[in-house]
Amino acid sequence: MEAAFGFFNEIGIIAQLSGMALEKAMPEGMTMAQFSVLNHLSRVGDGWPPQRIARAMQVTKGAMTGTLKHLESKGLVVIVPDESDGRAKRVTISPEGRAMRDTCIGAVAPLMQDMMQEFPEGEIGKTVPVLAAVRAWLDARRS
Amino acid sequence: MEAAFGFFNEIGIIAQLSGMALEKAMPEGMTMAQFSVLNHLSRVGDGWPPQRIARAMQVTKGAMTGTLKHLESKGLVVIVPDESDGRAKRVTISPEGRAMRDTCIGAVAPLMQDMMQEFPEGEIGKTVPVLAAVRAWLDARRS
DNA sequence: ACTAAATAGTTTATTGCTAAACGAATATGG
DNA sequence: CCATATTCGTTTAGCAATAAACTATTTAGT
Repeated sequence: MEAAFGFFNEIGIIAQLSGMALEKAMPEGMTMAQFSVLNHLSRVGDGWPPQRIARAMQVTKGAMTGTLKHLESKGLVVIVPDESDGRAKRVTISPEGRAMRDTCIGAVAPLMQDMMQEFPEGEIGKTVPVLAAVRAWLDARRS
Repeated sequence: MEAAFGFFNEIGIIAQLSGMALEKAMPEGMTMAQFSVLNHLSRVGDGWPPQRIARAMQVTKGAMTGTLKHLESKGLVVIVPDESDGRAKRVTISPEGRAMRDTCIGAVAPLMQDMMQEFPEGEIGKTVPVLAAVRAWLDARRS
């Protein structure tokens, strides 16, 4: 039980520090929340409703409303009403959004490489499956 | 580099989910930020100035001002001016604060035990040193 | 077909975080 | 000694997150 305390403590601090380090590397005004949405739309494909993006990112729809507003005001995504469902909308990544996503990935790469140099591939890689399992457990427990 | 991406992604989500799960278990209104301060004062000893607590928690002094305000308004800490330094203050945990800290630990224990049952001691325990090393590296890099 | 329940998106209130600017008090250096 | 620099705490502005309340629309169940 002592291990679990230490585990969550380290996790919390790393999340905070890494988020700040990554945001500092990205273009002015870009945040992790915004980058995550752009990255998701770019990789998985777009035309998704906000609610579905929110579920994929594990945040509430209210939080997604705010993040999408920022992205839309910068012209990085386009949001249109869903023709077949009057309640829903559809989010599309714009060419500028795609370019911004690529810029962010390039900006963040040096940090990732520094870390990989400091911690041999195995060290970090071995923790990822455990982290994924804990994440899945917490997520399942949430309901 | 792919591993680093997955690593930070899992870390961010676990921090979010675990923070919420723990806060939900604790008494109404208590947050991780507030509990962390109570726990720190209780374990390390009190009479600390806000700035020193902020550094220990890895947050800015501005953030600590807010958290201490909440704790003070609930009577969980007492804040007095430092006699020997007109700029500084001193934070003391109250008996109610100590009781609240104990209550929180008790409230959170079942979650920790559930997790320890799900993931045999080794699984979690082995990741902690790696996480601590990453945290230390990020912290050093921050300056 | 029509009521009732579920779903989508927005808004508000509360908390937390950073960064930056500010005022007050203490250290430092000439 | 006194000007300058540093430190401490607060405040403000900006972003993010939850939870809960609200509107509008769609779906289900009689």
